[in-house]
Amino acid sequence: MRLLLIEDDHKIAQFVVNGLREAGFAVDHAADGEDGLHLALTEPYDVAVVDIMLPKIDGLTLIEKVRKKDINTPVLILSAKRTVDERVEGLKTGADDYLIKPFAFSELLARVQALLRRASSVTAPSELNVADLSLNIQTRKVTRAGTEIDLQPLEFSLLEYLIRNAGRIVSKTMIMEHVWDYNFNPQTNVVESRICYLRDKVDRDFDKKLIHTVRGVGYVIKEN
Amino acid sequence: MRLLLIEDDHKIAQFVVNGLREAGFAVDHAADGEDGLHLALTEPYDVAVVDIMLPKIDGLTLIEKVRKKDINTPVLILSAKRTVDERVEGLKTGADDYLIKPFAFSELLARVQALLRRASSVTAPSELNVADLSLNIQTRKVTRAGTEIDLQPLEFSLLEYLIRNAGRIVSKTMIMEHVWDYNFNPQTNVVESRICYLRDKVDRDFDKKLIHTVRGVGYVIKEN
DNA sequence: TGTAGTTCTCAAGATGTTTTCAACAATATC
DNA sequence: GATATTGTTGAAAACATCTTGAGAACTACA
Repeated sequence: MRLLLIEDDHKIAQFVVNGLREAGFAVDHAADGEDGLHLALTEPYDVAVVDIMLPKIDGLTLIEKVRKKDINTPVLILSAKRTVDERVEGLKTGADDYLIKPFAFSELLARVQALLRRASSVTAPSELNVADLSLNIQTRKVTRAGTEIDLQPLEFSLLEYLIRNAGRIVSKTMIMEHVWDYNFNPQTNVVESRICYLRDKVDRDFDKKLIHTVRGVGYVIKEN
Repeated sequence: MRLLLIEDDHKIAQFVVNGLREAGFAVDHAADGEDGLHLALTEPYDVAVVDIMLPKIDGLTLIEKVRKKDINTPVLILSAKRTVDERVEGLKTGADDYLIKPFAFSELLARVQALLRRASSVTAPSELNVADLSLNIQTRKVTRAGTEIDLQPLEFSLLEYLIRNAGRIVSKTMIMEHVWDYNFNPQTNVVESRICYLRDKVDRDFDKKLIHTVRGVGYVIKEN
């Protein structure tokens, strides 16, 4: 499997290249957008991992240019920013998944493998479902029992994380890490608070509640 | 699963303790090398997470001392430095894995779980049984003769401890120590009280009682 | 750079759940 | 039957989570 990594931070690049090689990938590495674009256009890759903040050509522009040439290599975006908008922007531009720094290498590997699996099967499922609730990653539309639900960006991320782990309990620490991108624990109740707003929109008007609290641990989304 | 964290940075410690507890570990925390060493030598842990830079006794020395006493608890080292030397040094000294700060919590969790998996060559069963009573550690579901039983957190811990020692008599002091994490004897009847509630849910509606009192000593769970 | 509008965080009180406590009852043992 | 130990229970305390308004931070647009 050939993989292209475009990342300017030397340390991160080395760490990722090493890990991916150990995992059996043939990895090419470019340290700026220009080199990266060149490689992406001339070499055939099975998957690409692209940082957004890059010298010369930024990641999003790069992806746009690649897609314009009808190259559909799955792209995983790396981003240092906590803004949810950037993720959205990335997906709109043609990326297939995103990961926020700092990330666990195991997470990166898992996502890369997921992209490959997805690419090999014909259709990319951009819709996630639990019961009558459905969430479309591309269009960012969320519906429950057919009616559209309007979510804030953070609420969308939170719901997405819950649904990706539907049936599994996700701890508040994990939520913090994945949705807020914090790697420390703020002494505040942001998670509870946002869960509350999310429930308002997702569960309030429905008999069957989907978001369940697991005391002392976190939350689950599931049908019953 | 009992885990020992030795880390002096208060924020990191709190964050890690929190996350690990949510993930189901019984976590003890020491803020310096002296306390940490004492705990490591006197309590039985399934895994330890040790910072290298520590007040009083540094992490590497600590690990060395622990290994000299023939304690083979798997150890994951935390370090702020990126030097390869330190890593090598750590692994030579007897550590089993290495993680550099800042780290993502999920990475820490993944590594701790990997160490545990590696250590217990036989995979730990997530379901414990006594007669027709079964307890699933992962999902925290308890059933008796097929019907689900809803337990409070403490009741769950208590039952888990009893079942792990099924057939053996466990004293009230032992229960206090393992379920309540007290290492002194409070002049109250918390144990009796909670056993009572537990019996209510586990034994009341069934002919065959599983929880038996051993006068003057403690309790056993067994089939007859 | 300013402004309006939106979204997010924070904190404090309300609500709900779990645990402890303690008084009394029941039971085993000698 | 006396005594010590354990069982039972309601009430209080401790704790976790929910809810919400106020204000901070951010965004878009001029």
